[in-house]
Amino acid sequence: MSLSPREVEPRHPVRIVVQRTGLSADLLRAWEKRYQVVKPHRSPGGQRYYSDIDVNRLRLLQRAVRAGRAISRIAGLSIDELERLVREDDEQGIQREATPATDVAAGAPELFLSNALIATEQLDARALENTLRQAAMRLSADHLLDEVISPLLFTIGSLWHAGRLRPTNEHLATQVIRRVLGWITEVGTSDPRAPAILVATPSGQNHELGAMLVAATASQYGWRVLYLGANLPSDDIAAAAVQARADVVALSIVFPTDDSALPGELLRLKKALPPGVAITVGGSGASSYKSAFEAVGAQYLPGLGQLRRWLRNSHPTPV
Amino acid sequence: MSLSPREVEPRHPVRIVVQRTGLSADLLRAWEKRYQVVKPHRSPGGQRYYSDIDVNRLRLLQRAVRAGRAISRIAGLSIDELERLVREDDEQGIQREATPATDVAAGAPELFLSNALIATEQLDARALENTLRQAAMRLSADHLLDEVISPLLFTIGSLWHAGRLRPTNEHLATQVIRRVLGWITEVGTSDPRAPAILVATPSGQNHELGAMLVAATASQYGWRVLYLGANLPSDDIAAAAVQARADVVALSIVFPTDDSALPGELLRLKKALPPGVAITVGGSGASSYKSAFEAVGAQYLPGLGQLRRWLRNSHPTPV
DNA sequence: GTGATATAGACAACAGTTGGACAGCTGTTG
DNA sequence: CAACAGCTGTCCAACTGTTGTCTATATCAC
Repeated sequence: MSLSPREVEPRHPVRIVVQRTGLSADLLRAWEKRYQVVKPHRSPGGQRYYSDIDVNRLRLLQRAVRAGRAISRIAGLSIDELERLVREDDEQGIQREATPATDVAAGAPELFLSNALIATEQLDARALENTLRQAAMRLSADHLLDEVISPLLFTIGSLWHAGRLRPTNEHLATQVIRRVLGWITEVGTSDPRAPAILVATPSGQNHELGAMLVAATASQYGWRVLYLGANLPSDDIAAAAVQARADVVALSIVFPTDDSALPGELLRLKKALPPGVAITVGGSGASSYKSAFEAVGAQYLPGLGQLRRWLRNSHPTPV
Repeated sequence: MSLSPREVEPRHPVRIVVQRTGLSADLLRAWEKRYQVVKPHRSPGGQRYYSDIDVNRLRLLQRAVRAGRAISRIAGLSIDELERLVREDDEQGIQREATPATDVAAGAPELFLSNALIATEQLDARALENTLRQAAMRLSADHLLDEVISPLLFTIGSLWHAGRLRPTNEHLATQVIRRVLGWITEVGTSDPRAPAILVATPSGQNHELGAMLVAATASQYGWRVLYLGANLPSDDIAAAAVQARADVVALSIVFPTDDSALPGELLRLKKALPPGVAITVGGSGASSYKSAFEAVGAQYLPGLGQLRRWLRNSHPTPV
C-alpha cells in the first residue's frame, strides 16, 4: 500500500480530529505528551495539524482502549499491529463490553458519533442501535439528525469510498439507521388536519436515507408524513400525493448527479400534481439539477436547516 | 507446533483476560496464588500481563472446572493433558433436549390479511402498521409470518404484476412490513453463545423482504441474527461471517431467476467461508439455481417451514 | 478582541495489587 | 450422623499505578 500525498499531508486541525475520533482535545494532547502516540505537524504558531494517517491511528488506538487495552502498552504499536490487535479483540471478545453503559454520563454528540462508527466497523447492530437510541434520548431530534446521524452517514460514505469500509458495514448501518429514523418519524402526528408531506426519491435515485432524514424532520415539525422510499416514477408519486391529499412533495437526490431523465421526471411530476402542491428538493446530489428545479418552481433546500426553516414558514406549527 | 513470538509475548492486561475467559479478576489471582496455574509477566508497576498461551490455558482450565473438575487437581496439568481432558468431558456431556415451539391459539389470519391489503391500497401506513401489530400480538410469530405477511407479500406482488397496484403502494407496504419484521427480529437473543446466522441477499438480488422473513424466523428460534440486507458481494458476506463468527449463511433469492453470475458468486462465497460454515438458500426464485446449490453443498430450503425444521435440527436450542 | 488552541501541572476517578476473611460446599472421620 | 477440615469462589480494605479531565495562563489566527 503506497501512501498518497493526501494521506500524509497534515490537513486536520484539532477540532476535526475531535469530531472524527470522539477523543477530547485534552486527551489527544495527553496521549501525545505521555506516550507519543502521534507527532502531528506544527504550524509556525505551534498549532497541531494531523494527517489522515494520524487520525486513522488514533481511531485504532481508541478502539483498542475501548476493548480493554491499556493505552500505555499499545501506544508504541504500528498501524499494522494495531489493526491486527483490534481485529483480534473484535473476534475474540466473548461478550462485547457494554460500550453504552460507560457513556451514559457523557452527552457529547461526538462520542455518540464515534461509538456509532465503532459499532458499524464491528458489525455490531445491537451496539449501534443502542448508541443511536441513547443519542436520541439525550439529544433533541434536530441535534440527533444534524450532529450524529448526518455526520455518520457522511463518514460512512467517505470511508466506504476510501475502501476502508465494506459494503456489509454500510448495509448494516443503513439497516439500523433506517429503524431509528423510522422510530423518530413514527412518533409524529396522526392529526388528519395537520399539513401532509409526501417524501420519496424520484426514479433512478436509489439512496433513500436522505429521504428518511427529511421524513423524520418533517414529522418532528408536526407534519403528517407519507414516506414512500426510493426510486418512484413521477406518475405514481403524483397519484399518491393526490390520494393522500399531500400539501408538499419532498424529493431527495443524492446519486447519480447526471441523470438526464431527471428533469423530465420533474416536469411530469409538476404537471401531474394538483396546482396547490409544492415541490421541495434536497440532498447532496441536488445541486446538479438546479436549473431543472427552477423550471418547475421547486424549492431547492440544501441541508436540513433550510428544510426546517421552510417547513416552519410554510406552516408554522412547531411541535 | 512451534510458538510464534506473538503467542508467548505477554500482551494482555487482566481486563482482556477476564473478557476472554469469563473468569473474574479475583479468581484469576486466587488461582495464581494458590495453584500457580499461570505466571503472568509483571510490568514495572506490578501489573500482570498474560500471554496467549496463558489465556488458552485458563480457558481450558475454566472449561474443565465447569465440567466438574476440581481446580486443585487439574492446576498442574499441561496444555495437552488439559485438552484431552476437556475433549473427554465434552463427549460425555449430556445433550440438551429440544423443546418444540409452542403454538399459541390462532386468531383469524384472513381478517388481518384483508385489512392489511385494504390499508395498502389506501396508502394508509398507520392502519397497515396497526393491523400487522395487532396480528403480531394475536398470532404466534410463525403464524404471523406464514399466514399474514407471506401471503400479503405474495398478493401485493401479483397485484403489482397485474398492474392493479402502483409501485407506491408496494413501497409503502414494504416500508411497514420492514418495520414490523425488524421489530420481530429485534426481540431476539443477544446471548453471545447462541448460534449465529448471517442473512443477506447475493449480488444482483435486490428484493430483501424474503431475507427479512428468514431473519425474523431465525431470531424466533433463538439464533443470533446478523441481518445485512440486499445485494452483497460474496467476499463481503464471507468477511462479515468470519467477523461475526456466524455458523450459517442464509441467502434469499427472488429475482432475477436467470442471473448467470450467481453460481459463480456462490462458488466464491463457499471458497471464502471457513470450512465449518453452512450455507442455506431459499426464496421464491431459488429453484432456478438448484444445480448451483448442489455444487457448493448449500442447503436448499424452499419455504419457511423447511427453514424452521432445518434450524431446529441443526441447532436444537429452545427459545 | 474573541474564540480556539497551547503548555504545565494538579487532581480525581478508576483499575489493579495484596493479604486476609469468609461463606457455601464436599468429602472424611470419629 | 455430626463435626471437622479442606477446597473454592467472592469480598473487603488499604494501597499504588494509570488515565482522563481540569485549571491557570499564555499564544495564535481570524
